Amino acid sequence: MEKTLENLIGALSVIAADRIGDAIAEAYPRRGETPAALASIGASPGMTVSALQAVLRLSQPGTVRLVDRLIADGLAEKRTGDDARQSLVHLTPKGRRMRRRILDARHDALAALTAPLSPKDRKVFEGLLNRILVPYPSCEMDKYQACRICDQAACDPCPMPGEGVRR
Amino acid sequence: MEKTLENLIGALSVIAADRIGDAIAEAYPRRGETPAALASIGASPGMTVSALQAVLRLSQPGTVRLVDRLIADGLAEKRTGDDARQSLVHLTPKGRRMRRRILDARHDALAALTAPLSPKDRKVFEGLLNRILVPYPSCEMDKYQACRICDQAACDPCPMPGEGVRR
DNA sequence: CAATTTACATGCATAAGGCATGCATCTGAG
DNA sequence: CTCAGATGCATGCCTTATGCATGTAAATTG
Repeated sequence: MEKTLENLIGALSVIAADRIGDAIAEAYPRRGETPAALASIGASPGMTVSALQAVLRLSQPGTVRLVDRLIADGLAEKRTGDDARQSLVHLTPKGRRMRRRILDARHDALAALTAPLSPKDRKVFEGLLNRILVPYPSCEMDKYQACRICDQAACDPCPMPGEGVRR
Repeated sequence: MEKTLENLIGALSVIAADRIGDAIAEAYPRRGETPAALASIGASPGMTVSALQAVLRLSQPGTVRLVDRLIADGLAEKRTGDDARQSLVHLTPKGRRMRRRILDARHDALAALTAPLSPKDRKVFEGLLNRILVPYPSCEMDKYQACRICDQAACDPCPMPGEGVRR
């Protein structure tokens, strides 16, 4: 089997990561999984720290510190629910605005890459990506991890529909 | 314009980055741009620290420290050339072996993603990626940055052929 | 050959994250 | 109902990978 396709996908991923990272950095200076956390919390308000941990693929203490940073930035808050052990993480209004800026920046960066494609190209491309993404998840969490920084409202239909993130 | 395609590409990039990162971590424990540095130095033996800096998108001191790490790991060495200011970075035999392991791990991770595609799908997909990648570079350095962790020998033909990294 | 530029190195600081551990709360067997 | 284990989160401490400011040596240029 030729390796060309794999290399091309790898190169595109590098470009996408660079461009998305640059674009997000103009809206929000934190790196790593922090922007993805904003996107995921906004998509699943009230998710627990441990749910966030699984989505972001971080350690549990790393996730606690990440939420601390969001709170310090005025973007999130923790509430308590029925189970007094849990911290339910919600975005503040400022956090929701920042999430929107991050998702828009990400979208703009990706749209710049797809600009050369015709409408027909786009349809074909979507079909190929669905062929990869639909069989990809080997568990529910794979879906949330893959979509942790997606603008879920804009993905129609989602090839990896979840059942709602566990609390 | 629909946003679906952009979201799908973004999700694929997240998946690719996660899987490639996991696969590389099994071969080499360092994170960040260090694996890409091994790939790039191996592709352009004798490149200078400043050339490496531009390819990896790091600060100049960050690049010096990265090369220090490679040397400490026994994977690279610095030589001097005509210009006594420059450090020409080469891989050691151990470094070449590690580079091969990293590139193979990356390829295997990506091949797992493309497994659902038929040979015809692959050809169509390559064509679409070429439509994105060929017009992408706005300068020579864009090409080297995009391909900084490519297995260049396996990409045939390369949509972003470079003129050889500047020394 | 002096001034400037280029290339690299070094001191210091920080952000992000991991491991080990601690504490509070919940749950289930009896 | 009670207590042992499980669960969820927090904290102390450490490491890695970076960046900024600055220093030094070599090359280039007027």
